[in-house]
Amino acid sequence: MNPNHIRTQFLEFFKERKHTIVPSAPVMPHGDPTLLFTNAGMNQFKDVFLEQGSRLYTRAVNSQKCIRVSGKHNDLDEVGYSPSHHTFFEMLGNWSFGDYYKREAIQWAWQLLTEVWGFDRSRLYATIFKGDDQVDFDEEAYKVWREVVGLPDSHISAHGKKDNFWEMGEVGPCGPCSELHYDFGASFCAKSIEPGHICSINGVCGRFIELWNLVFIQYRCDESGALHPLPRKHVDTGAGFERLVKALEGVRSNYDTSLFKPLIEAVVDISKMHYSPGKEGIAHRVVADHIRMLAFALADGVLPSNEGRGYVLRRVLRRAARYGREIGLEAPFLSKLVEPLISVMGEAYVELKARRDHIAGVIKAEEESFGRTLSRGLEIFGGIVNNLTQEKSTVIKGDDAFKLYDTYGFPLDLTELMARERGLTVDTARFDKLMTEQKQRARGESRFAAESDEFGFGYQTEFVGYNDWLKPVTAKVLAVQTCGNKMEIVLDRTPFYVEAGGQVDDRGWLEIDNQSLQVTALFRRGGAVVHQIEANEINLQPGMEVAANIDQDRRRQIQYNHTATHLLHKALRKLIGPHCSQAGSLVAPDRLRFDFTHFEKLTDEQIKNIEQEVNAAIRADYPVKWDEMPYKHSIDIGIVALFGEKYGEIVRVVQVGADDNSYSRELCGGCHTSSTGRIGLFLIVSEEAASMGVRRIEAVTGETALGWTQKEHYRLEQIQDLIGSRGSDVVDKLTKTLTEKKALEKEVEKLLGLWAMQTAGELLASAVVVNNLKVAARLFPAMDIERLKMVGDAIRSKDSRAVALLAAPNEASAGQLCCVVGNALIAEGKLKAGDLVGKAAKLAGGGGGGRPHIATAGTKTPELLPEAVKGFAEIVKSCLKA
RNA sequence: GGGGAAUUAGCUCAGUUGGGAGAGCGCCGGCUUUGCAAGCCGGAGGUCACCGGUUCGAACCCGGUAUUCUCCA
Repeated sequence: MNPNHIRTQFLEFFKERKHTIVPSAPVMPHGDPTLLFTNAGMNQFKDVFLEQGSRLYTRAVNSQKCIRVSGKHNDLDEVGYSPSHHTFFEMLGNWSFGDYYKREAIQWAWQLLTEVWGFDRSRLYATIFKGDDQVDFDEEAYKVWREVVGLPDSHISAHGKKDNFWEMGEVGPCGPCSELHYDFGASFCAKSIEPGHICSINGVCGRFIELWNLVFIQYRCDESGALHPLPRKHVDTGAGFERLVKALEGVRSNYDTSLFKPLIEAVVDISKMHYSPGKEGIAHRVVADHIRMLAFALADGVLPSNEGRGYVLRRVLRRAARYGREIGLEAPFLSKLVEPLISVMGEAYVELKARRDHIAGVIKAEEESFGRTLSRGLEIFGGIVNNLTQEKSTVIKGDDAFKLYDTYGFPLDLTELMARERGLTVDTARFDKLMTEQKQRARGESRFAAESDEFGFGYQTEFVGYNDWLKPVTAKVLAVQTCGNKMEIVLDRTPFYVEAGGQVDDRGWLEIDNQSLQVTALFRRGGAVVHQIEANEINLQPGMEVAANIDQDRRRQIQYNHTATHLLHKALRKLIGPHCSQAGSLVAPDRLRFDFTHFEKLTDEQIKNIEQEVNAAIRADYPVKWDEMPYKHSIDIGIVALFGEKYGEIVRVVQVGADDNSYSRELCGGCHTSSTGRIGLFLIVSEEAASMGVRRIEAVTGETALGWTQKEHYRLEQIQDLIGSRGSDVVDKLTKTLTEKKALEKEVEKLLGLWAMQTAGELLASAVVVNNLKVAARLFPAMDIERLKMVGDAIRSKDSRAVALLAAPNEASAGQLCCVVGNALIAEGKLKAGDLVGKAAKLAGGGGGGRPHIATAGTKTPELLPEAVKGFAEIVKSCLKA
């Protein structure tokens, strides 16, 4: 059975029952810092269950892309070994928000399974909540199973909180749940050889598998653990798609389904290694699983990085690469699996198709980077082994193994493998201890950061700043909180924009009681906006009125930059290509920054063309307007949504240009100017790589752009004046000047060389002969230490039995000395320039040292330099005696 | 958020108590050689990531910043 067909059947079944088909939220959740990845179908409806948000519909159905690799649900180590754990999976769900309840939910699930998909009724089992001291036995669900569905008692079982009670967290919505289990048959039991084993529902032998979980949300749990009935009851259901396909196709493992088979076959094809469902196939399965997670995460805009989501992505990629090595895949190979994946999933998830080049490109680059990490690790491993052979030890220290892992990312299992190949062992006990310490450190240090503020949640603030920002806005205080010398205020309406979509916060002030108070920070808490001010004994109570004003000039600049960002986005897609999609954006008053997916550096020509395109759109003076419309409608009329961005049902569309022939249309919640002409001027000031496969453009507009060109022009004039090229070509003139400078420097070097040779000759001629060697010393007029060294080198090259001290004051009020010793004298071992210069410098009140053949020293009392020169011969003599 | 590292020529990197900025590869030129990833000689190419401090003197020591790698959360 085609998985795409199964998915469609699910969605259509509930659509026929008045459910709205909701697209999957991206795997990268927005606005939920507690979550690295979307890990359950309910994530995108969380606000509804928390009574903080609402939807236009009360019935929904979706297939949600989920990733589980970290946090509470960490199955990463199971993947490949177990037939059913995945880093990426799809969760089918139907939802009731205060609409239908247990009866319909149970009935429909049963109908779909038995009537549409033809599951054998005799192999389906239901579980219900058996009740405890707080909550009663779920009589209601039992009755539906027993009387409406007609399931015999032998197929209904009651279980405790662990299996049949669902909670969002310690505090919050919760309720009993009822599950549907499927009997795969006795042959699926993995424990049949164990004496006395009986297969059971919720058992671990693999025979009975939960197919569908129906959650009935009817309580709210408060801080004390007490449950309160909810005014609106909800239904939240979840059916793991991969399992369902497995059951429908009647195969033993998720990897045998048509969701994974093409991927496994592709791995076989690339590696030329046969696949086996047993141990030998672990690597195939790991690779087939991980490529799904990688591709979907990349498609939704996650990028490899060294922290957060990006780091998880990187780790999964490396795990895949490592298992690939076990079946002989060393060169970058993962990117070759992107196309096979698209042929399985591309139909249901068009983002894979749309960003196929980006996905494959980033994967390939990351694999190459991992290759570099490994080879660096190999080098360091080699060094460690060398030391061991010298120490005649056969145990690699835990500290070394840990450093390899912790600092250089070299996996422990690889260290162990390579150690075994060389007859060595690894002190893993010590490694584990260091690892535990590292974990404790990280946990201990992060405790303080976890503090979160709940103030503001539950209130609603209307944002009126799209239109009402040129005059004070009268607003009612909904809530006030004092913390230290600051006050936090929630208003019912506000002109203040809180950072979102890259556009930064507004600044401004609140007028309270005839005082103007600067707003120092803004926070979004659910649907509320919290305004923070410096409080000085203000009497402020809920219900009072204040006037809110934003800094208009600053906002105006922000609006120019935001509209210009849209023009830039449009210009990129038009001139560079439709693959340029937004990967990040900053809209500040003084500049804008735009990240977009593109693989190579833009040429100067391309940048020039983009600037021209944007400025042409500015001069065209297009009107800018915005409208609200249902999300679906916006997609129907062809407005580009950003992948990886989550939108509500009602979206704002910002349009540049007239209705019948618009220049650009984007989904955007930000603030814009009323016509493009006001932007005035647009200039790109830099273009650089932001990360792998992503370029970053920074640009300025309006006054800032004008100031920028004026400054640049002024600087050019300064340069022209400096090099005397007003009216002629600066570049020609400068090129000529630099060439001349180079020639002159060469000439000076040559002359200095001659001078050094000549000076060296004079010094040697006037040298004192002591014990068959020549001693020379001289005080030079002020000069650079480099020149003293030149003379020293000349002496060494002329006479290998000479020793000399050269001293000179420099421009600063200091002096320096240089001592050289000829090679023959060094060979005899009696004289070292480092020692000599130290003693000589001491006479001049300084210190120094260096190598045997040449050494330097300095002093802060240059007037004593003559003493050092005078005493040098004596120093040499005393050194010879020693 | 917390640890550990790295940053030196176009590339890969060395530079050991602080005392002359180097190697290999690549590039340019010459010679040699009837071909191949050949040989010899010569040359260009550096704000030692950035900012501050200690010192007579810093690629090196100390503090800070940026970027990258890496582990933990």
